[in-house]
Parts: sequence; structure tokens; C-alpha cells
Amino acid sequence: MAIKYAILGFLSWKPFTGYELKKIFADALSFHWSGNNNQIYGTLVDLHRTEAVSIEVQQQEKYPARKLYTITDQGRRELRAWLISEPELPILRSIAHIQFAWTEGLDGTELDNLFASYERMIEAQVLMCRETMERGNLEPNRSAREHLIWRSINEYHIAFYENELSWTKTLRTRLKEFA
Amino acid sequence: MAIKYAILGFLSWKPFTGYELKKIFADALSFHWSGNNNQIYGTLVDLHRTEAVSIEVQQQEKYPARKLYTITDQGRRELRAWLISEPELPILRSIAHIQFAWTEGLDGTELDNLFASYERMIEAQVLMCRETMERGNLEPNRSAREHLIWRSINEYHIAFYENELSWTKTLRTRLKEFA
DNA sequence: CAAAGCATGTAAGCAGTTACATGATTGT
DNA sequence: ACAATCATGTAACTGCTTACATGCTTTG
Repeated sequence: MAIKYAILGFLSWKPFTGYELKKIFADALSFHWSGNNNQIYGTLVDLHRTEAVSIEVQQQEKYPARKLYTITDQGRRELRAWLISEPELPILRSIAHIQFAWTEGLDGTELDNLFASYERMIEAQVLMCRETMERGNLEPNRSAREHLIWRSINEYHIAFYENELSWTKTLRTRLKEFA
Repeated sequence: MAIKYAILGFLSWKPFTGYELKKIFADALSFHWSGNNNQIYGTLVDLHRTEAVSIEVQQQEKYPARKLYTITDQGRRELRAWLISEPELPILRSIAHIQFAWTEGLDGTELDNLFASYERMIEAQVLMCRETMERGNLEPNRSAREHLIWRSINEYHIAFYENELSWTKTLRTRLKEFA
């Protein structure tokens, strides 16, 4: 249940509504959830049930009422306990690599087409990441230390795709010898 | 349903039983499924229902009967169609990075402990990957081209964790300035 | 004598996704 | 007129995981 702590993290910065959190997750580079309602609204209900957050319902004239969630002391303690607990290993899953693994039956052109198509996708992804990052994806920025960490995490994400790209290019070049 | 094609891939190399496939997935570096029964036996039932594989039941004296699965022409066609289809983007999810993102409330020592613990985990993972790879994780090796692809995929996996390791070390060093 | 291996399969559950549902308001 | 934004929530589904269940055999 990591999304629980991702949400608690945002609320430890400042109060948000479910709708806002949903948008944050949908645009985020490094918070990898899709930002679907089920998970966010559900987790918020759960956090409220366990008294990790409190709710303030704000009536509005022109728009539907919004629920502003604020972290409680209990919530801060829970978050802190998680933060100092054993981290998890990162997970990498590359379906495309499985595709590549079983290409023995393809001829040179088919194989190169596959790699070319992959290269284009990764290239587009690198550009998208850069854009998202330059668009200055919202960030707490409460201290130089925090800023360094957030920038490093974002750069790591771009580097991941750039690395994938250069891997693909190298392999593709080397495969030309078999054409 | 990528595991379906991962299994079809292995069967396009040579026939296997469910039990063998399960072990293959459990030990594999680059086929990231846990190798749990539900998925493998279930997928095999499915592949048989759609006539992508045929079953030969082999009675044994001392051990339970085994079902040897062989790919059919239909199965080879399905696999081939998938192989030349649009690849998927690789997925990276690092719960630990979310942990790092919300450490503003930790003091220098707590933060360094967290990073140190992460560094140790990744180091262990790199070693494990190397071992798995050197133990010559089974590989079709039907041609120089195929061998190059498989080696590249394995090396990519190690490089992924090595890259994570150097990222962690760099960030950790830079964070010492804030201590 | 216990643990691991051979070999199959089932049950229960979590995490995450897309799509549906409502209904006013604002922008193109 | 149509789409998007604001704001909440629900339903149905996929993918994947751990754990359970059986029962014989081999190894430590």
C-alpha cells in the first residue's frame, strides 16, 4: 500500500482535495500511479477511517462541494515510521525485452523494424519526460536539501529512458552485422 | 497478457512441462514473473484451449505424471504476430524514491541511514544478478544473433541496478554537505 | 526423520486499470 | 454546440501474489 504513503507525503506538505491529488498523480513523473479515482478516493476514505487525516468540507457556489484533507499528528507519525523503514528494491519490467528475446524466427528487416519502432517510442518518452520536468512539475521545495532530492529523482527518470535509448541504439547497430 | 507470449516463446524453443516453466520463471533475470502456479498452469490451460499448444501426458514410475507442452503451428503464428507488433514502454517503479521524496522531516543521520540501507540492498541485488548470469541461466543460443540479444538483455538488467547504485552513491555524497 | 524435489492444481486476496455515473460551469 | 473543468464516487476487470492441498521419492 505505497500509494497511501505517497498521499500522506503530499498531505504532509499541505492540504489537498482528492481531485487535486488525482491530477498530481496523473501528471507526475516519479509518482507512477495513473491517478485513477478508485485508488485515490478509496485510500483517502481509508486514511480518514484510521484517523491519519481530517476532512473539511467546503461548500462552493458554482462548483460541487470539495473535501479538503489535512494530515493529523497520527498521520505524520505513520508517515515518519514508514520513511525510516527498509526501502524496497526498484522494479523494472520490460515486456519489449521479452519480445526481443524470442525474435529468432524474424528476418533481419522485421527485427530492425521492431527495434526502430521501440527506438521511436523511447525517444518520444524522453522528450515527454523533459517537458514534464521543465514545466516545473509541482514540488514542495522547502529546503535546498529537499530540492536536491526532488531534482535527483526527476533526473533519474529521464536518465532511465535515455539509458534504454542508448542500449537500443547500440544493440541495433551491432545487429546490423547479421543482416 | 504478456506471460502468455513469454511461455509461447519458451515453447517455440522446445517443449516444456508446467513445472519446468515455473522453475525457469522463478530463477530468470529478465522474465520478471514470480513463477507462481496460478499464472503458469492457468495460462497453459488457456493456451491449450485456444489450440496454441498440444499436451502429451507422460506417465512415470516414481513420480507423478507430467504434461509436456508442445507449441502448435497455430501457436507459432500467434507468437510471430505478437513479435512484430508495437512494443510496450518499459515500466519503472521505485517505491524507495517516493520514500526519499518525503524525507524533509528526517534529520541528517536518519536520512543517511535510509540511503545507506538502500545502497546495501542494491549492492546485494547487483551481486545476485551477476551470479544468476554467470550461472549461465538457460538460454536457447540457436544463433550468434540470438546470443547477442540474450546477452544484451541480461547485461541491461545488471546495468539497471548498477546505475541505481551509482545514483544513490552520488546523491548520498552530495547530501553530506547538508549534514 | 525432516526437508527438498517432482508434479499437478485451487483459493483468496491485493493493487491497479478503464470505464461509467452525475451535474453544474466555463471555454472554444 | 461540444468539450473540458470542477468534484465526487462506483463497477467490473486484469494481473499478479502468497498460501493451501495432495502424495510419492530422494537427499541430508
